Amino acid sequence: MAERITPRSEDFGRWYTDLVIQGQLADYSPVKGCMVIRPNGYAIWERMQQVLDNMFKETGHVNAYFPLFIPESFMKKEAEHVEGFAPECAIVTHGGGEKLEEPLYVRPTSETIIWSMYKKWIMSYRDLPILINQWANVVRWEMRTRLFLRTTEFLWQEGHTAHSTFEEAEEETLKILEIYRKFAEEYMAMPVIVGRKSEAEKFAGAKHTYSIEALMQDGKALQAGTSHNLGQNFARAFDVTFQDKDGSVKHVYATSWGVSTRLIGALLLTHGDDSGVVIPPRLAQTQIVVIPIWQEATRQPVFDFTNRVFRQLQDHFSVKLDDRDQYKPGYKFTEWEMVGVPLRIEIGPRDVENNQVMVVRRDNRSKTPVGIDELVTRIEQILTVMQQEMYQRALDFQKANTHRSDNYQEFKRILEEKGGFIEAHWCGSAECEEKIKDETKATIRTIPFQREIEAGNCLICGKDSDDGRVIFAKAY
RNA sequence: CGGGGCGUAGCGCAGUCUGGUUAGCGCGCCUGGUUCGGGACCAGGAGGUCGGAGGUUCGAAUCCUCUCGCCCCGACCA
Repeated sequence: MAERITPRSEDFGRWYTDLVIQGQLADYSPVKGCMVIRPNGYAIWERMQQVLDNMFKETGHVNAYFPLFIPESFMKKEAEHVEGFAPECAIVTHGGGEKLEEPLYVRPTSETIIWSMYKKWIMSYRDLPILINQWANVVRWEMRTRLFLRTTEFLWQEGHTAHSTFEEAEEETLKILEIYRKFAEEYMAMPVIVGRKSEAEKFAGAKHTYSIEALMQDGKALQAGTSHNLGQNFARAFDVTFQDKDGSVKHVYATSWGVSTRLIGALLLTHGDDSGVVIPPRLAQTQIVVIPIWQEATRQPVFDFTNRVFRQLQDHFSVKLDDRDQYKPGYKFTEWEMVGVPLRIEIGPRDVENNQVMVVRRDNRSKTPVGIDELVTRIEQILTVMQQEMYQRALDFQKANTHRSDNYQEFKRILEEKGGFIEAHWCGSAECEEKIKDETKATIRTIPFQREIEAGNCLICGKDSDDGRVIFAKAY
């Protein structure tokens, strides 16, 4: 550690890479496009898993595991699907020293293998719904990769559910979307726009794709989670039918949904600063680091006091004690700031005298002396306020960087000069969407659920757009 | 795949143009001591066949040819 982080103002891309490398969240691997997730980064993922997994289970989902390898023929069953993924798949052609009869795809996602199994498991409406999630790795052979944001192999969860009606599938899709929103906003302290994807942006093979979209500090949008209503497309491809109450045989309705280690990237790009990573309290695996400060003469009293405080904290928070002898306090401050631990507690001789500790917030560096009598309640308070303020700050940023435009020239200028979200009218045609993408690189990030009904004219063709505005942005 | 940058100690780099002692510097690491409220200091020490292969030469990190890999920026994508 101990290297300098490039300031955001100097080079945003470098800053991001520095953050990940210096904060020891991840490291480059010997395999191009892949990364090693180091303990600091994996701790964030573990917390994400923990929180989301609980939310999934609370809503009736169960975990399972499906194989990494998918027969080539499976991939080809769903036409749109294979079209969407074929170019970015890794394919195993040899095994056991021999050429395989049928090549095996390394899963880019598991719809096909899962639906081949669901075919075996589903006979009657009584077998439905199936609400399965899996935590797994997937591989997509991307042209260009970036730590956490886009790597060849990444970790994610993919939920795959089966239902007897379209409405139920739609309900499931939206239920999950709400879980994602809640997780992003309440745990990651990252405000998101919830909405539906345009036809061009939706998942290959889906009826509807919904997503949560977040705005990063550099004004680019990032898709943080997606939930798809797949309709009967996969059931038809894999011939998955069930007999309904009335005796009729129908194809099953499906959903799939996922978030990935990309969320870690989103977290960094939302809250990180020039000193390093900032992790919101509710997501931090280590919430507090205690740093004793002593001189030779004060060593014993400081350590006694520190140990007492530390034990008390341990019962209520996840806390680490940094009593390493070989580093000075300032060095430790810098190091822990790089890693993003939400609170630092400094304990020096003066604090011992006053029977207090110094609590320092990572996000704004504010220092609060806290008497040890009220230690736990005050720290709980500080953590709660910090969580709220981090969210509010991010929300203020999002609002300040959301612009409206009814004029294409102006739209381009905003994109060029400021970036951010742009709310604009769109007629709904793929042509106009495509034109904007080609000319500006901005895409329709989402058609928000929450939008004013407002008549307007398409930015490109001028045709009526009566439902309201959609959100454009350049995206990660 | 196009454009740019780069491979020399664990990390960051200098040396390469103009070939010539034992390949340097900073950080980190090890040992000992003094330190400790925002990246401590002193002393001593370990560590590199210069990405790889071939060639030119009395002599190559340095020149030539080939090759491998990485990072950044663009086209594709979560």
